Amino acid sequence: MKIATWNINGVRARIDNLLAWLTESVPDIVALQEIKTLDEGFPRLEIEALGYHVETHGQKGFNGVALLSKIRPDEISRGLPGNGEDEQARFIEGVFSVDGGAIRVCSIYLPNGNPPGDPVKYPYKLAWMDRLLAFAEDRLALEEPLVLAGDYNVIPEPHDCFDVRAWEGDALFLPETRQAFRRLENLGLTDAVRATTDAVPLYTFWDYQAGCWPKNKGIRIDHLMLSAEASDRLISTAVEKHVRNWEKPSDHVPVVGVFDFAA
DNA sequence: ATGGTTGACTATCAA
Repeated sequence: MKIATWNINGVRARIDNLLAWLTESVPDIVALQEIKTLDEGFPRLEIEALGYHVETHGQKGFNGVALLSKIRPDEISRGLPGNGEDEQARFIEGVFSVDGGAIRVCSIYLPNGNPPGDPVKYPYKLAWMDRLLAFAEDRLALEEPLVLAGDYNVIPEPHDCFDVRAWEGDALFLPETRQAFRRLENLGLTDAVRATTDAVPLYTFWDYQAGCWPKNKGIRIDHLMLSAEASDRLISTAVEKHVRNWEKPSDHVPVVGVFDFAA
């Protein structure tokens, strides 16, 4: 079973790329971020035509997440628990039947948090990470396969960015950000890509500006975080870097985990 | 060489 995360940066602008990638890679479950559309604007018919179920949690203009799956989800819930006032669509959770059990997959679009001096944005990011920590703690207690898949907007380690000096004051790399990410790992979540490779550099995002892609000035911020029950079944991972060379690409590329679950 | 794009939406904002 192949489970992927991809920040699509506007699903309507990217539908041709998305259909091409689904056809090529044939993932079983895909967590999308930044769909940048309301649910009713999501191009679901084209995706359903490839045999996927589509569950969205959209928002006008910004944010928005979705789960695409070859198998029908048994349960779906929208929104990260912990703050009923939060209007931003950044989280959707699905439960799927596999091997006679359940696997839980969440699509996460963690707040960017820049600029860190802003009175609202960085505190919102840290508060969101606290809520994610509480959520993860709750779900880990179920002792089930769990995949928290998404754009974390966190550079975990110095070697996960091109130049530490360029990122040291950024909300994606500040010590508090990395500490919060480490707290998540310390609950018992495994970074799937790092569990399967030591390769550096290994990036998942390259800014559109200043020729970052041709110069390979990227960062690794898209992650598959696994419970022990999921990590035990992990076979391999892949960062589908070639997709960044396609016409009209997203600034992120898909990150894929292959598991020995049967659908 | 001091670097500047993209998507959603229509004047900027977010990334």
